[in-house]
Amino acid sequence: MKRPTIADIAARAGVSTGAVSYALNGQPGVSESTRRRVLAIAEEIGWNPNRAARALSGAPTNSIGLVLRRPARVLGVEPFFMELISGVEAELSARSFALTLHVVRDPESEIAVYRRWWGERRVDGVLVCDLRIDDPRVPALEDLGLAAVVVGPDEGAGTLASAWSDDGAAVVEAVEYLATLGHRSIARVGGLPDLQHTGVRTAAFTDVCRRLGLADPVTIPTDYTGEGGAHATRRLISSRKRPTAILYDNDIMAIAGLAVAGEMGLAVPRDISLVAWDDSVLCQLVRPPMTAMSRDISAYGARAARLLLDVIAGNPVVSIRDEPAHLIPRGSTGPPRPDAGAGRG
Amino acid sequence: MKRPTIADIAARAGVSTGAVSYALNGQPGVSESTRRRVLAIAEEIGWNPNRAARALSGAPTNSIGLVLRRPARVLGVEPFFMELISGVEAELSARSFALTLHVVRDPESEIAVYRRWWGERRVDGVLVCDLRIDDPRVPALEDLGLAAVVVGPDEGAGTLASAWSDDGAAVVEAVEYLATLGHRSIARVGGLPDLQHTGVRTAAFTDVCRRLGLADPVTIPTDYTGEGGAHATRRLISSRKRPTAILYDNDIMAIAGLAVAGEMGLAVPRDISLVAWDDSVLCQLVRPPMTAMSRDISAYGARAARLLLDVIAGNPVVSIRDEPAHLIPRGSTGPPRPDAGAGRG
DNA sequence: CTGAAAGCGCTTACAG
DNA sequence: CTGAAAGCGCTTACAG
Repeated sequence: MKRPTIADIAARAGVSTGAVSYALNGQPGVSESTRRRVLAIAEEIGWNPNRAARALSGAPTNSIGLVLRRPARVLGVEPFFMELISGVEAELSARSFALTLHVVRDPESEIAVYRRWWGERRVDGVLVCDLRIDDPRVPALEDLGLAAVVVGPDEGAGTLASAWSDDGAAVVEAVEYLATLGHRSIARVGGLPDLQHTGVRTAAFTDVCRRLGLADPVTIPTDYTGEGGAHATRRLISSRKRPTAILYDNDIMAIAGLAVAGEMGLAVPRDISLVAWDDSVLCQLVRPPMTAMSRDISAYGARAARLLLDVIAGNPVVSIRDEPAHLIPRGSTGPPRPDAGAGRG
Repeated sequence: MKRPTIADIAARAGVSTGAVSYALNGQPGVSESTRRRVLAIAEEIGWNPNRAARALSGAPTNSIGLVLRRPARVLGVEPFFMELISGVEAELSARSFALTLHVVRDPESEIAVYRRWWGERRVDGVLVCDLRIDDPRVPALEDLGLAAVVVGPDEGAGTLASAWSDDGAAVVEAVEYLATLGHRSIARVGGLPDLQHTGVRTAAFTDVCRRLGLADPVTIPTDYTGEGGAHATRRLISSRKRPTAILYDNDIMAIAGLAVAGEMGLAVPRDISLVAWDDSVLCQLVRPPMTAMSRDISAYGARAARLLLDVIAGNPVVSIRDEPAHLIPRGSTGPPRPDAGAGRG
C-alpha cells in the first residue's frame, strides 16, 4: 500500500497543502466547510501524519523513552517493571504517545542512549528509574535539556521532576506494626545499596528502630534476586542474634526467605515473621500468604508519565509525592514466641 | 544544547553537505582523507543523525514495534513478556534498533495501532504475540505490507514469518514422564483457549493421552491468572475422577495450584503431582520446588528479533523452529499413591 | 572525487 | 479565508 499524504488530500479537496495542514491541526486559517471536507477525505483515504515529516518541522515525536539497567533475569522475574510499564502505557496510549524501551548493561551506556535519543530527536522526554547516589545521569540530562522525570524519591534528582511515594513512612509503618506484635529484634534484607530509594528506606529503618528502642537495626544489602534474598535470610537465621522478624525490600526475596526458613526448620510466623515489599499476586500464592507492603505500582507509572507529559509541554516542574505503600497483614507475621531468637536463649 | 547537523560538519570541513553524507554513510564519492576528516569532526561535535530527516528520505526508522494485549495485572505477574522483551532487546541494542511498546485492550485497537504505526512510518516492522485462531491481525498486516514476525507457532501465521518451539513435543515429554511414574489420570490447566499455541498444546495433550491409553484427557481453560489456576485446580481436585497429576500452562497457575492442593489437604507430590510450564525462579522458591517445562524465553525473543530484522532487510521469509521446552524434574512430581485418585477409590 | 540541487511530507510565517 | 513558498536535516541522482 502507498501511504497517502496531505498532497493527496489537497488534490482531492482542491485546496493547497497548507490549507490541509491548518484544517487537520485545528488551526485557524480555513473555513469550517473546507475543514470538514478535508477531515472527511483524510478519514476516507486513511491518512496518518508522517511522524518524520512532522518531527522535521519541529513537532514533538510523541514518544517517551525508558532505559532499564537491571540484568535480564531480574527484569523477567520482578513484577515491578512490567507493572510500572503497564501504568505508563495506560497514560500514554490515551494521548497516542509511544513508549520506547531500551535495556542496557552499564550506566555509561545509559547516558549514551540518552545522548543518542536526544541527538536523533527520537523521544520527547525520558523516565529515569533506579536513581543512584550521585547519579551521573542527572547532570547529563540537565546538560542536554532533555525533558525527564525521575521515578523515585526526589533526593538526588537535582532540577529534574520526580514522582514517588514516601518509602520512609512505609518502613516506619512496617516496623511499628512488628514492634506492636512484640518483636524487639527486626532485621531487613535490603535492595541494591547504591540506589537512592534503598538509602531512604535504610535511613528510615535505622531511625525507627532506634526510636522504638529495638535491637541494633541490621540491614543486609542484596541484588534483589531470589538467591540474594535466600542467602541473606540464611545468614540472619544462623546468626547469634537471630531476629524474630525480617523485612524484605521486594517480594521475590521474601518468598525465597520463606522457603529458607522452612528448610532451616523454622515455622512462619511462629518462629519468625516475614514481611514482603511490593504485593504482587505471588504473595497470596505461597503458604502462609505473605504480609506485604502494598502499593499501586501501575498508578505510580501513570502518575510519572503524566508528569513527564507536563514537563514536555513546558509546564513548571513540580515533584509529586504519591501515597506511601501500606501494610497488608497476612499469615506470615504474628507475635514472636516468648523464647524466640537465639539472642535471648 | 543545540543539535549539530551535517551542515555544521560541512562548514567545518569545508565540503558540501552531500560529501559529508557520503562520508558518514560509508558511501563511495569522497576521498579517504575527506572521510576521515568528516568522521573526526562528527565525533568531536557529538553529531547524531536526525532520525526524522533520515526517515523522510526513505531510510528505515531503525525501530520495531510490539503490541501487547493482556490485562495489565497479568502482564505484571507473568515473567514471560519481560523475559521475551529482554531477549528482543539484547538483539536490538546490538544493532542500535529501538523497541516501541504498546499495551492495548482489544484486538481492534491492536490493528489500529499497526495501521497508525505504518502510516506514521514509526516502525520498520512488528513482533506479533499471542496469535489467535483466525487472527484478524494476520491479513491486516499482510495487506499493509508491514514487516512482521509471529512469536508463536506458524499455524495460522499465513505468509508471515514465525519463530517458536514445538510445544506439542514438549507436552508429549511431560505426559510421558508422568505416565512413566505411573500416572494414569492426568489433567491439564490450559491457557487462554483461543490462542494458537494453546490449541497446539491441547491437541498434543489429547493425542498423547489417547496413545498411552490414559484416562480421558481433560483440559480446563483459564485466563492464565493465579485465580484462574486456583479455581481450575479446585474443580479438578473435587471432581469425582480426581487426577493424580496436573499439567499447567504457566508457572503462576501451577504455584496457585500448589497452594490450593495444600488447602484441600493434599500432599504434593504424594497425593497429587504438579508440573509447571515455564520455569521462572518462582518454581524454585516454593516448597516443594516445582517440576517445570523449562525453556529459554529470552532466547526465543532474540531469535524472533533477528528474524524480524532479516525480514525488514528484505531477506526471504523463513520460519524458525526453536528447541522445545524440556522437563526439569523437581519435588512437585512423584509416583502416585496406589490408592490415589477419587476415580479409583 | 566533489558540488549544487531536488526531494522526502509536513508546518508556518508571509502575502494576498 | 486562502495560496505560494521557505524550511526542517537528511539522501541521492545528476552534472561537472
